[in-house]
Amino acid sequence: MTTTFLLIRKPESPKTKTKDGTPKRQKQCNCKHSKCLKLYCECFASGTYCENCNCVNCHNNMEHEVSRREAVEATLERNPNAFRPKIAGSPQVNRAAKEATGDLLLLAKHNKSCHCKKSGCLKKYCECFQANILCSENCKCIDCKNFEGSEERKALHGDQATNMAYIQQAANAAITGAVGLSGFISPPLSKRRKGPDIFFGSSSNDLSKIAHIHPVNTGKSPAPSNSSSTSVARSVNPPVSSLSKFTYRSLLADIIQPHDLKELCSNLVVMSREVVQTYSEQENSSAHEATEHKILIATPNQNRTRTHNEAAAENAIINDPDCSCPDNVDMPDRPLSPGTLALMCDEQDTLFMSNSTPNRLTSQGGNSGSQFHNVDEMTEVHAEQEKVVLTKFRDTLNRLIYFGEIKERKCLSLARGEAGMKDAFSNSSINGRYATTNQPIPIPTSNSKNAYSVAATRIDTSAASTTTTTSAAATIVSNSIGQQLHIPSVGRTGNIKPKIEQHL
DNA sequence: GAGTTTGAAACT
DNA sequence: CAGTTTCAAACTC
Repeated sequence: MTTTFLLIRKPESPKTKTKDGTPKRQKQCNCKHSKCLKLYCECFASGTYCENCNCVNCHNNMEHEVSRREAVEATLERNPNAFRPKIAGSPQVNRAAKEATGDLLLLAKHNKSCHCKKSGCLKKYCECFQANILCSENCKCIDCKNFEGSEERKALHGDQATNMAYIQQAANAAITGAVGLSGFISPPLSKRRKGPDIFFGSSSNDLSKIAHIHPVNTGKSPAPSNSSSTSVARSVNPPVSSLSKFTYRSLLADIIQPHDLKELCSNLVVMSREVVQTYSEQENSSAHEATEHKILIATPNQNRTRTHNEAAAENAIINDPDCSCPDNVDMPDRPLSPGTLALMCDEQDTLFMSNSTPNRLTSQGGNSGSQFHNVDEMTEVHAEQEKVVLTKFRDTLNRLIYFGEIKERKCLSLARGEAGMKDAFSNSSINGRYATTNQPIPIPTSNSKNAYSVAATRIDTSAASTTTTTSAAATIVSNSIGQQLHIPSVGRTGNIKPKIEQHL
């Protein structure tokens, strides 16, 4: 079973802080009858062991790993997505802080939906409300008041909170890394709000569009002026009108196109093959010399061109907590169970193994047969392949993060009405921005983390900066990925090269 | 802190 | 898939 087991940090509640404000680890569950082995249990649902909880007869711990594992499998059997975050793109951390400031996150996507009947979706019984998001057309709630324009919701949060929500969302979108290919798909056109496109990708600079980000009245409830009819008990969610809710789009949604991903994958495969090719040629050369000397011993490890610095760099990557876990902001504080970790790794294993097994190395490398004579050589090639692919993939991700941040800035500047920044980012195209603005734009270079500190923090760039310098294979492929993704490559001088093609 | 309400999860 | 039961969190007093 290769089920991916995505884990989320348990939603924090005010209980996560003690009275004196000292951060407390996490909320403890109080389960009594479920043995903490059902989704009723927040700990179990979040994929973490119970720790310092107040539960009774708890089996969600290492001592009961077997039964726990069975429970996980049973749960996944019922619902393969049971352990996936219910709220995509919604940072469930620091809720208390967000509540304090009222900056709700309204645009994140609820992977499921709520079915509230009595709470009006304005109490924490409602999963949407608890996650700081608006109810969606997927919800089956009755008498929902958790929609944009709701007087009741405004009474709770105030209008200012609504505006702040978008600012926060703009900032959050890049940080959460919600690359919009899977989770944040725009609703079908038939359900979409009519009118000019908003926020991303619009050519308009009119700041008034900020006010349209959340169209008033989503159809879930009549406008306040029609409040007389709201007293009539509504059935399940009325059909969403054309003025449906704004649906979150990733800041990167327009940067990454599906074919870009295909091309990226293709290029990674090509790179991988070229590594094999390079080593094969080296091997042939060595073998030829060996033949001349009538030595039929396979080339030893000394033939490896890998330098000490390369190894150190690799270790740095491996050991770098930020690098090894770029999404650690969403990882539970608690130790993950072996089963959980295993499930998390299944997908990765599958991906890597499918493309990097020795058999594939030889069969796909264009040099079938026995160009590698011993296990050490295979290991070297394997490692080199992995290094090249991961390095380039990391570079690509860094660029994506960087451009997400640029977009984020644009959104923030629009939200704040900063005329200067608005002019700087008047063109929705990233390329256009570079071409038209005189504003200093932080340029990411391999040695300047501060230019895009978030990206550098999440994916270490310095560690790998030495990895491509001595690797022939890496050199071969060093030019391909950024162009394939249509992301301006960044030169050593810090200048951003013109983009070949744009998709905005 | 006890009791009630609520809605998700589990079950039928 | 709909209805019912179980469960634990949220809420009220």
